[in-house]
Amino acid sequence: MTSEHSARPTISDVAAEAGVGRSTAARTLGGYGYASEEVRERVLAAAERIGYRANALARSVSTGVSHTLGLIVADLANPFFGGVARGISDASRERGFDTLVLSTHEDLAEEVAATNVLIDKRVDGIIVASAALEAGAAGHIEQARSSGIPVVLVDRAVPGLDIDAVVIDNRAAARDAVAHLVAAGHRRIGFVWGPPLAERPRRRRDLVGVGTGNQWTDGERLQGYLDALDDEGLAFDVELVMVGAKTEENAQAEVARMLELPEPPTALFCTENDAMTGSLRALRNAGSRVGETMSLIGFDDSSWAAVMEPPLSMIEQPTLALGAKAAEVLFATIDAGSRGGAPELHTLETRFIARASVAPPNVN
Amino acid sequence: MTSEHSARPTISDVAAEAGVGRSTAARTLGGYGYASEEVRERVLAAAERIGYRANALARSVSTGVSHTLGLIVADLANPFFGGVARGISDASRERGFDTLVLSTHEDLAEEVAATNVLIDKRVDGIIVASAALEAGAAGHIEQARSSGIPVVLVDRAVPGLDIDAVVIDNRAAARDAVAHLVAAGHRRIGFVWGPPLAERPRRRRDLVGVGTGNQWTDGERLQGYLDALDDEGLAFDVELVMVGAKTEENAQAEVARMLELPEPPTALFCTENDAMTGSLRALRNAGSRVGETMSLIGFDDSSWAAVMEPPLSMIEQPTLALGAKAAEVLFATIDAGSRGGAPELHTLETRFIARASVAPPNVN
DNA sequence: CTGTTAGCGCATTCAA
DNA sequence: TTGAATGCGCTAACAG
Repeated sequence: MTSEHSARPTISDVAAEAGVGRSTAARTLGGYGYASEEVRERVLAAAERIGYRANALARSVSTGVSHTLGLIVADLANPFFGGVARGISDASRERGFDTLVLSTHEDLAEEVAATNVLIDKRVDGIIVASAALEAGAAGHIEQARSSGIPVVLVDRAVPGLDIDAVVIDNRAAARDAVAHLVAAGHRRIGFVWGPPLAERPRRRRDLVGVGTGNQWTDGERLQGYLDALDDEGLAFDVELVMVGAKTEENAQAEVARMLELPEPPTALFCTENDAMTGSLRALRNAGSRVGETMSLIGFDDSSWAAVMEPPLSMIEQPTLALGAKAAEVLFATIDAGSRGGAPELHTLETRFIARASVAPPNVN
Repeated sequence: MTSEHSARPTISDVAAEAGVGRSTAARTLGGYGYASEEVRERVLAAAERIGYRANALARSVSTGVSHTLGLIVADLANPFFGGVARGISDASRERGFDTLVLSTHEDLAEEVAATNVLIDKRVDGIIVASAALEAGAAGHIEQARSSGIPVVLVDRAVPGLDIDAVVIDNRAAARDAVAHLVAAGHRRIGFVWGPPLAERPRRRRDLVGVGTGNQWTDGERLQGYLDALDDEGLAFDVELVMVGAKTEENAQAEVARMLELPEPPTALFCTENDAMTGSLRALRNAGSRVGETMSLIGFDDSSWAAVMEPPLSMIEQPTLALGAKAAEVLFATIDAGSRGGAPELHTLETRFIARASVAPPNVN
């Protein structure tokens, strides 16, 4: 463990090179404490000369601050999380913070492990889109906080967990979207994708609680769908709700099934992009024409949605803004010294983008 | 700076709690050196009891290993980089490494800053999709290496820089795609998007060198386009190459322009998704029908491309694999002790997905 | 097997 | 203003 030839120069090296004491060098290099102008210049020159770069790790051990944030999401390859990550990254970089990003593949055990990694690496704050459905499953989050690490939830608030969260109102967004369909004259509206239902519910009552009481985005969107039916006095039909695996294939299969119903839906509300593409495949196979025999609304606008024929009506989520806001809230907590009043739920606005995929039901 | 009440327990605390010396506790907790079974259990129990978690930062200062990788990309919100990041993240997590991700917005100055941050935080390796066009502009990368940090390039190899790189063969992929169009009978093929050309080239010679000698993806794709024309003995027409800003709007404008030509293109090769959506907008406005009056091939397959009407032929990039491979190469270098033979260029396969957007030119 | 003693690189107090 | 001395939490030779 002797210093190797390619060893990076330390403060001691700079001090020697400049002919001053370690602490003096440390002070000017660290930007704290006093130092005469002359000495300062000498030290800076020496540092430059030997290519000195402060060891941020050693500094962190000493100060207790790492200038690093932790981000835990299900999947970085998902454009939604990519946007959130970018928003966080941009906002934190302005404050000289960097971000350690961990993917959990929607697995709670991996999320717990990720949290421990971040605690071990002494990040100054954590932003997490948790897979925990209830406070009881969020012990790792409580643990991080009790370790003194501020935490902010993003995208998904965990019910019962008193922590700041930055989300969108999935329920309201879904309700509005479905209301749009109803306003266009639709009475039978299919719900594609949603909280994983192992088997087909027998009646509406079976759905109560699925999305209630938690902010799990799927559940919220289902509740919004139900809200809209209630608002408009429409009957709920279990046959119009997708069940089973959340895959594009199953979405396609479920929509195909709905199209075979005695009274098929005249419109579909898709809660994710894969639900939308699966639906489109089923519609194409069945010869159903979007915007004519079938109206469509999807979630998460994409540049592709606008160039579809016809263009698809979509709900746009402010991904960058979600990340930026989460970072802002986190920094506020950090600045406040690990405590800043009662936890708040910050709700960002979604935007409904009306395009030609919604039309009056085709009665032929 | 006295230890606060919520101070996290250290090895000393565990040692005290277990009634053993610090080093003994350290050895069992750190998983190195000897310790009797009895003592080991006592220490582990004590650690568990007081909620001890090792300070990874302190450990890193001591060992010189941070178990952290650095990733530098232009934009995490770009699904391509999101996929690469996910691939790296998954591969490195298996080895107990985490990833610090920095976005540079395609700005070289930001990239230099990002590199310095990673050097300062003592990452064990860096993977970068550099914005540097030549070795001369990659001093920061050389600096990282001379600091003893292994570096692997991903997506873009920097010409003249002797460093391992993991890329796809953009030139060959583009050539193949254009060859497909030629095989279908097309003679006038538009090139949408590409290396930023300030003004319209007057003749083909003006394009020589634009993509040659560097692996800048745009340039490579343009060269592949030219290769295909040569292979097939087709004439090059400057009017069929897009110029100006790389935005969806400009792509739309440029395609609109091409459609007004005396001899408009019968097919378009789009090098990015925004180029494709811009093209589609222009085609729709002009009443041109994809797969009939206009054939199309794009880059970066998406689930959307398959559900377009007609489905679009696309070149698929193995984003996850690019990341995984880059991590693999990086770890090999790390394991080899910062040196492992001559730098290699690892080229991953792209896949051409033939769909209905390519058809024989419509002669009407 | 165990504890003592040094470091790692930087921050910070305090006397000079 | 400066430098010596100590500490942060951990690793790691080294004796016992």
